Amino acid sequence: MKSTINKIIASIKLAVNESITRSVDEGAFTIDHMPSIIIEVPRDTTHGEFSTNVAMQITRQAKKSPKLIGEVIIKNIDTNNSYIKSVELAGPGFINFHLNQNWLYEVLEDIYDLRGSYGSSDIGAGKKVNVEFISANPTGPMHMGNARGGAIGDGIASILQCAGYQVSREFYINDAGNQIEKFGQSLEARYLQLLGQNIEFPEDGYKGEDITEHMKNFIEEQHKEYIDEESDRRKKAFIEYALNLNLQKIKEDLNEYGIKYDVWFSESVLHCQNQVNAVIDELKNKGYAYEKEGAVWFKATEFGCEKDDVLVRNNGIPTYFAADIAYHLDKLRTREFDWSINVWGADHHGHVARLKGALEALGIEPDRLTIIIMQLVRLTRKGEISRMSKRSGKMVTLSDLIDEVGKDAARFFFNLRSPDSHLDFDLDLAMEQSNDNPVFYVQYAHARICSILRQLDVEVSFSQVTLTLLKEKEEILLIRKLADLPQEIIMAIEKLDPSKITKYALDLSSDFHSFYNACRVKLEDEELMKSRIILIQCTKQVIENCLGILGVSAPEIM
RNA sequence: GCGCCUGUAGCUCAGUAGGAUAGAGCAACGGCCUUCUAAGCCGUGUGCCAAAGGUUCGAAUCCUUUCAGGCGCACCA
Repeated sequence: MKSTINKIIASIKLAVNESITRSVDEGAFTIDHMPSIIIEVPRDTTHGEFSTNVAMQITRQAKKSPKLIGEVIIKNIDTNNSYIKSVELAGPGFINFHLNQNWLYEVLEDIYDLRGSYGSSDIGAGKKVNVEFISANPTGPMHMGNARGGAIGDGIASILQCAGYQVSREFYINDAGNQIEKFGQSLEARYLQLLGQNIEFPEDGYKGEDITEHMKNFIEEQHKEYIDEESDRRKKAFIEYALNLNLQKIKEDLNEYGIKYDVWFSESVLHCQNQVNAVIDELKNKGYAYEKEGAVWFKATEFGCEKDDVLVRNNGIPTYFAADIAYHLDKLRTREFDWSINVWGADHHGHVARLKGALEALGIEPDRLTIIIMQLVRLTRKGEISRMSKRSGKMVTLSDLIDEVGKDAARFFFNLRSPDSHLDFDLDLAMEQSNDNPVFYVQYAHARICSILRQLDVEVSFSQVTLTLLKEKEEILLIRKLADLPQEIIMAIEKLDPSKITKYALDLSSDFHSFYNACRVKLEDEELMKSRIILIQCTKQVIENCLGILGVSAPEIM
């Protein structure tokens, strides 16, 4: 799966490394240690295809000027049997490499051979990774924050798969605890109100329409037989009824959204199987938990937190925190995932340190857990900020969004920016002018290619083309961009940021559209035409690979 | 008050683990369809990189302080 660009970068690195060694041996300069040689792509193409700043990096330890060091490195570099055409010293001490263009044509061969796996690598070495995302409360429909988390989480999972990780996508169902109790109270109040009783609605209950809707349907289906039932049993029945429906709806919506989970993990199972109590006991036994004022506390301060946290309330009910520790222990110890990645909204970031602390207390290396903190989505409508809260009732749901702008636009849009950036989602723009969405720009490139291929309808095999005919500026730029994908994916993994892929897809599409306007594929000259067919087939493949990662479809006709 | 995230063109954002002249999209203006999809292409300009110090060959990027916005700091999740 080693791609041409990676091979070239590695070979340049090696050549530079050997040259430095040789220079030191002949006494041109001295170094304490070999620096890590970084090969980068200069922004300005007149600076060559690749460059390195290594001469500047070692000025300090060598105590010679960057220019002098650079000259020696260039003198001693062995460029035989490589793609390197020439090497030059430029600017403050950059060493620039100009390559024979032949390597670009090999890139096309890579894509042609590797197809869907072009861009993949094996750096993940089969490590087991659990990616948990969305995990929306099943007390109501999913909101825009869940939508963003879904796009980011699924994207991260896909990138990791490309890099050879063994990925499991997981949804944690919070079907236990306080908010479920609130959910039950809210349902009960609406039920009784619907049946004419003058009941006060819980102050911090769920005020959404969906709660009333559930109870309306429930009354129609089950009549009014719960009116005289004891409250606890009644709430239990309501919760079971509504939770199932909500969960079903969540699954349907996510299916529409193009997200497939491997595991739906239920919080209540942790309680039933006594895992929550077990983890609390373990913390107690290890001396990291203590009792105070009738509650059980975790000594989070011993792990760098500002204060300790409650594991068991003084009413004997464990907190969400305790369950979360048990859950992550289940992932990392019981189920033996090498790495656990969670995507959380910024409103949960305060929870990160203490969870990692708890894992450390239990003897789990905290670095095995990575939390991606995603900044919140802010909705604007006609310039006004509309708050989104499940309890306030009025909100835009994921399924509204899919209905209005479509899954492709939504998923692309949410991965247009890095998780770190605050996202203003302009509803008017998204819902009224969805044609402005950049996703169409990429899809259109794909559809255009499909259209050309459909009309030409020529079978071309690699052996019958002369790729060196592809030498127009736009052709070279396009191939150069195609060559970048493997590096882009590695970058996306290092940052755990799928938006890198989105941006790459936009850049690639732009290079394709430029090519399209400058060069025709359908030509009298059959040789050139066949070469260009290969070029656009490769472009089509790479667009598909990118859109596949993002969970966006690649239509053949638009 | 403390912690995390953010501050780059009129707007929305990139800026590749410190590099060469700071980039895109939108918006504005001008061009390009008798030939493969004009949801496209080509061209025109815009910056006290929030502010001030510091680190070094070199800073939008790293450190310190200040300012502004978002989010946290529950026996809620």
